Amino acid sequence: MKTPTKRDEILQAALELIAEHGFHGAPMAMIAEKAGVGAGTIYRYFETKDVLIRQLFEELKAKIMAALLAGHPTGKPARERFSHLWKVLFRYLVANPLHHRYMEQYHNSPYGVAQHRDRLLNKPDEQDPIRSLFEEGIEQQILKDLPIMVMFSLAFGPLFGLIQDQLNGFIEMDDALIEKTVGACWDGLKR
Amino acid sequence: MKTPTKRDEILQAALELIAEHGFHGAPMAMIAEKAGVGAGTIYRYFETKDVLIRQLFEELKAKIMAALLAGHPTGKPARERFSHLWKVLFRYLVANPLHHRYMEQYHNSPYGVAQHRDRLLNKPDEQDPIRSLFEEGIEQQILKDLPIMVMFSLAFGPLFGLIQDQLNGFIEMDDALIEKTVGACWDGLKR
Amino acid sequence: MKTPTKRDEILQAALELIAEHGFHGAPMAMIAEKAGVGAGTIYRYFETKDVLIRQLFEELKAKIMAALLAGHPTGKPARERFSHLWKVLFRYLVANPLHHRYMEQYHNSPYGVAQHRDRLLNKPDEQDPIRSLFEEGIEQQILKDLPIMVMFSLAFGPLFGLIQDQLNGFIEMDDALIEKTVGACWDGLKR
Amino acid sequence: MKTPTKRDEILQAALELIAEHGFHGAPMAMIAEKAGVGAGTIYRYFETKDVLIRQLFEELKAKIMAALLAGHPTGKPARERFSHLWKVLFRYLVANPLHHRYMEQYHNSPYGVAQHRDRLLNKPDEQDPIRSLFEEGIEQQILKDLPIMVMFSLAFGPLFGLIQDQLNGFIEMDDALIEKTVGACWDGLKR
DNA sequence: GATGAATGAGCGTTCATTCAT
DNA sequence: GATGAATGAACGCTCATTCAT
Repeated sequence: MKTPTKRDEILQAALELIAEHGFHGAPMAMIAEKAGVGAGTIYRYFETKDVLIRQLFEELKAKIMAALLAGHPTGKPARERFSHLWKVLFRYLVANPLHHRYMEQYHNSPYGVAQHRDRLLNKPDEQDPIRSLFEEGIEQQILKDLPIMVMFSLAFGPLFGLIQDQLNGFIEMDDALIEKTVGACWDGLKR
Repeated sequence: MKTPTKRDEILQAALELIAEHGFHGAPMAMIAEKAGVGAGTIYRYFETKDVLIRQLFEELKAKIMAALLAGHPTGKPARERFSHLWKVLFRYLVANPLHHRYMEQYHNSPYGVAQHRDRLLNKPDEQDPIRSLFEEGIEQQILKDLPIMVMFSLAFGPLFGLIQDQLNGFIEMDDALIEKTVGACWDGLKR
Repeated sequence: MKTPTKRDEILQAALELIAEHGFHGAPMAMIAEKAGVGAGTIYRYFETKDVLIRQLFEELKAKIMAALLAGHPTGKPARERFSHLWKVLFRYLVANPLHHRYMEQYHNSPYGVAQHRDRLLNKPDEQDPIRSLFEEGIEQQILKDLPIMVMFSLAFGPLFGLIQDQLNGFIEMDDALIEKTVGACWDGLKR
Repeated sequence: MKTPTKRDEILQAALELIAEHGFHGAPMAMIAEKAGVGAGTIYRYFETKDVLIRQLFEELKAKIMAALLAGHPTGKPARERFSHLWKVLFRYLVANPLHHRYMEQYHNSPYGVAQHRDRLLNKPDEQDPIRSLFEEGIEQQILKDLPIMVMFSLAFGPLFGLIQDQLNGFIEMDDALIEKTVGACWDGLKR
């Protein structure tokens, strides 16, 4: 455990304020204050507010990807890998509600115009366990033969909606319910 | 066809500008100009910009609900009703991309903090064909026995993601693909 | 005598502050206050501070040109026309010291990089009594055969230096001394 | 040739940046970087930016004075001494355009409010070849009997304008033209 | 009712200066 | 002595809102 750098403090402050109040509800001066630095200091680490917002997005994306890859049961059956991925992502976002809210705001704003939820899980230049899972499953005729994009939405579209509901207190997904829901998503995908 | 009132022109101008440029990319003066009215005139119809944004949301929500109810095959089997609802909603949002983008921005912003996508389809004080469909289906043991919220997400979560992809040009959902996708969503719901 | 418009008040306030304190010693807020308007009001009349500075320059230039042309003894001998022009310009700048200081600051700044003192007196697309005077005098072999640019500097270079001195209180040019000085400049020009 | 000290490097960097971009286009951090020193280091040599700007002015003034005095044909006729001074100054400024641009910016800014071009050539507490030339010439009735200030402007006012024109590429003063121009200035001075 | 000129608080950003290392 | 990260006051500019016409 290293002590957080000034850059980290700024990113954390920005995350908290933007997740809660939106991009224009988080003035640079407020971010600076929350981070415990001078207003000008932010600009030593981030050229503009836009750059700060974009880099924060990249950091969060990387953390989520890392969570997805950690402990991935490579080599196990498709059904098991799917279940693992789905649950890891669900639990990550429930455990990190600010990350979720930030990502959602980012995607639905001019910043994220060219980037999309699915993109997040679909960088072809990286090892992507989700894409491989789908491609493999389709080839082996375990899964329905639908475009990858449709597969993504069938698999993870329900997840994002349920995260919202859980974070907003409309539902409490316990392990049993999560398990059932993963099963239902899989039913949508499989032949 | 009635000629649009000044209020309508303002709402339409706000819709176009906000859907494209976001809330803070649409100054009141710009909305006024696009609507062909004076800047001060907006305040005769909407107390503040916040109120305008909120009322526009309500109007769009009402229009979508109206579309969902129009031509609904009451009395037909659950599977058929589901398919109808899903396709009507999909086609409505593809045909009205500004509505979709506005709703998404609204939901993922401080404005929409207390309102949610599922809420949109879940006002218990209205006749709600979706809720009845799910409740009925569960009772008749056609559908999985899951909380209504989970059912909603399983059913319509994939839809919103696919709308984004379609609007962003990443996929072209033709009638056949839509049909298959509805089928896959149904597979996720049914026992 | 019409009452000055808001635009005029802003230009006048800018002239006074910039002439005395320089471009960066005259914040927009200070100009606004001196002009008796709100800070934002300036931007209804001038897109940016740069535009304000440039338009003020153009206004002053036009006023000086107008003064030069008013009462010009067209048709009179070259010597007499020269004397008239020189004295009118001298007196105008002494009477309007802010104009002088503003013009000098403008010329010696990135704003005026492409514009020059001589340019001021040398717009070939306007009727230019100075240029005609020189061209005519050279042709008639009254004046030395030197490039027009050199003629300008010989004729008016001394003037600007003397204006500075007078405004700074280092010298008091009375009518007799002005007359002698014009004569000396003419001696420099003539064959 | 001694290696330049840190102080010299700072002054040189300031000269280049300010001459090209103006006082407010040359932040201390940029000057430091160009000089190859730390931002704080400048403050070991110059108390504030203002002091740096003023001391740079003094250094340049001293260099110009030195150039004027070097090789001065003391004892030769007034006409020859004048010609020498004029040409030395002209060539110095053409050869050192940054010096010229810096001096001009300085004079026409709040910094130079109390200092003036003529002052540059008129420090009574130094040996001043120009002042002596004029005083002597007037006494010997070679030159017009005008105040020294007027003599200065008649003699050197044209020079500064022509330097600008030359540096801006509007004129190319070759030796012959320089000679003629010196002659014209002399014609303005002499009886 | 309708207008749009006017407002000024508040924003993102810069930069002269300081000071711990 | 030298550094450069950190500071925060001050800048140019925007825009939701008001109000005299």
